[in-house]
Amino acid sequence: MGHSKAEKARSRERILNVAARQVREQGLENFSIADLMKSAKLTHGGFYGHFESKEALVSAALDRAMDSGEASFAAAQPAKAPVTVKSIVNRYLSAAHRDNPGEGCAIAALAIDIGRTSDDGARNSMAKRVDSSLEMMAEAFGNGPGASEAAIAAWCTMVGALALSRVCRGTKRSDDILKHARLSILDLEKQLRAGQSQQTGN
Amino acid sequence: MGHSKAEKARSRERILNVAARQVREQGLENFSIADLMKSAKLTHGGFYGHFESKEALVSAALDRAMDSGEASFAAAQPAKAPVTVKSIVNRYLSAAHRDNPGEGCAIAALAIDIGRTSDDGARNSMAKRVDSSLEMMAEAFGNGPGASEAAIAAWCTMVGALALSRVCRGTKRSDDILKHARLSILDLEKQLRAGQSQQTGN
DNA sequence: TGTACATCAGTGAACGCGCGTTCACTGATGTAC
DNA sequence: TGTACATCAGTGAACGCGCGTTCACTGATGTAC
Repeated sequence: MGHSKAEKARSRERILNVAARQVREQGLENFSIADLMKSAKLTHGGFYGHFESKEALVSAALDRAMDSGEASFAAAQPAKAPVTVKSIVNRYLSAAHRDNPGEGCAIAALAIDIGRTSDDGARNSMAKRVDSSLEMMAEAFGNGPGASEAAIAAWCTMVGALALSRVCRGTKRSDDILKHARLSILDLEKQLRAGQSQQTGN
Repeated sequence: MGHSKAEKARSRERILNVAARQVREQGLENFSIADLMKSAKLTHGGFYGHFESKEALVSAALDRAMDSGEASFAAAQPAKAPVTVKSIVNRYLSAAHRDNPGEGCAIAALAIDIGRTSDDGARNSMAKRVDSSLEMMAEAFGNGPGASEAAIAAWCTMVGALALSRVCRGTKRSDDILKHARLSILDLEKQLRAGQSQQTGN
């Protein structure tokens, strides 16, 4: 087997990526080092050459999961198309996202876990992502008056819809939840833009 | 110490109630039998006189948590006042609810955990509660055309808002999330009723 | 170019702790007479 | 009413397993000469 520094870095990446998937699929701590390392094609003893402790890994995996979720969300956006509210809700509130939490949004996958943790670092870390997600959403809403408030409502709806549709997975209700959450957010946008053009006299 | 049957039943209730609080505060399995029993003023060995296994307890505790959450939600509603959308969002999206998950809605506290469990029983159990919650919400929306769709959107917003406000707890953003989720749902109701009266010509 | 050596990523046995579970025992309650 | 006995909720020591963590060792890489 190879033992160069570059290969060590690649091993670390494998471990992190597997862990980022695990935490989204199973929750923050519900996996064992042995299983994790096996999934990364290594044995459990090697773990401590890469991370100081399971706790340290979980922390790093959470960040990686949030990066990864944003990346795969961005990747699903067609190259040149503008980022609209519609394009966001269609990707976020899709059956594919519901059915693949391991590659999806880490906030949707872990918000409740993070909400109850006493680990301030982890919570602040996700809180920052919530902030930046809200900014992105407000931008999609046009950044005009009421856009940031609409962004908050829309983002709450999206996170709740994904959580509830996963609870109901396999039922018609699950699809209904995604559908009506989508429609509701599009409606919200329509109301917002109608209110704005009324205000400015357009 | 007393050893009558009535006292055994009371012990069981204490264990269940403590567990129902624990699961909402710490997650479905993140507590030990020893701690649980200590909180219920008993020693760990006695546990198996009441429940067959930790798994069986967790299942019962989930049901109890859902009952308890609904009960304390109902208790916060003034006796004779009508259950309106406004009264619902004010209670559900309150700082008190955000800050006391142990006594609050079990769906808001555990939706993501349940969404990823492979325990079909638990998932179906919560899915049923989602259904009945949606019915209650649709009723508050007047049960007219569009009410059940609005109920879905509102319920997603509420669950997401509580989750995100807990992630941001301690920050201004946390209060903002609750506030704008409330306003958004009230707006949704306004739009719904406006649409309905337009349709019926009132 | 070939040989000897140092480095170090990864291995896998072993350790120790926490925790779910079991079980022999205790002592209070309530019943029989 | 008082005494002897059966019942059984609860106790706490002990067991065993899983899992996080440690560590002596392996063997491949890359460097020195």
